[in-house]
Amino acid sequence: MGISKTEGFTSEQNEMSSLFKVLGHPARIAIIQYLMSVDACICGDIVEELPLAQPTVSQHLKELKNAGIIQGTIEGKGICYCVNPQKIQLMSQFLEQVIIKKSNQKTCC
Amino acid sequence: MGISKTEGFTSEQNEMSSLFKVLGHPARIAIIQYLMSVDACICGDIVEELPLAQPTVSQHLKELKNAGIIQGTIEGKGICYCVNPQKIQLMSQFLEQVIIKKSNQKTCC
DNA sequence: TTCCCATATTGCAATATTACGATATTCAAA
DNA sequence: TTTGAATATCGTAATATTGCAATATGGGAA
Repeated sequence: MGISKTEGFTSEQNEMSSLFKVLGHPARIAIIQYLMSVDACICGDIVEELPLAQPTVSQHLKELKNAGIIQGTIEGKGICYCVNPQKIQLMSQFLEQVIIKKSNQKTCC
Repeated sequence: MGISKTEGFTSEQNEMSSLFKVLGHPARIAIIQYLMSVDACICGDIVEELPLAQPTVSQHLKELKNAGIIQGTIEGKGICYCVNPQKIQLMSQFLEQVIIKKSNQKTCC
C-alpha cells in the first residue's frame, strides 16, 4: 500500500525507524558528510556540492531539519547549517545496544 | 520521480544509505529488537510477534537478509534467524564519526 | 523602492514501497 | 507418497518518495 503500519508498533520503534529512514538516501548522507568535512557550519554552498537541482536539495535539507538531524539558522542572506548530534546519538545508541547484546548471545546460526 | 539518483554519489554514500534505509521501517526495527530480546537465534515465531500478515513479514525479513543485517539458516521445518553484527557495525561507525567530528568542531549556529 | 541573490514552495510525472490475498514451495512426519 | 506446517513468491492496489521546472518568498544592496 505504500503506507507503513504504525499502530501495532511501539512509539520507540516508530521514532527510531523515522530517524533511520531520513538517512536512507545518498543525498542526505552526502549532506551530513559535507557538513562534517568543514570545520564550521556551512553557509550556503550545499547545492553546488550535490548532483541535484536546488529544489531537490532544499527538500532533502527540509527532511533532515524536520527530523532534528541538522539545524539551520538564518545568517544574513543565506542559511547556516550544521549537524545536531542528539538524534545521531540516539541512533548510535540503538545500534551499539544491538552489537552488545549480540556479542553476549550464545553462538547460533 | 521516486527513483534515487545514485550516479553523482560515492559508492560509500550509496551503500551507507541503503543500509539505513532498511532500518527505516518500524517492522524491521521490531524484528531486530525481537531477535535481540531472546538469548538465541529465533526459529520461526517472528510472524506472531508482528502486527502484519505473514507475506508482509516475509518481505521485511527478505530485505533485512539482502542487506546482510540478518542471516537465516534452514533448521528442519523452519528457518533460524539472527542478527549479523557486521553491517550494524558499519552504520554505528558512521554515526560515531559524525559525533566525534561534531564535537571537535568550533561552536557555531 | 527596486533589483538581485539565496532558499522555499508548488505541482506534477515517474518510480518505489508497503501490505496482503492467493498460491507456490519446501521439507519432515505419518 | 501423501499430508501438513512453515516460509516464499506473485500479483496488485494504495500510498510514498524522488526529482525538477516554475514560481514564490525573504532579505540585503544599490
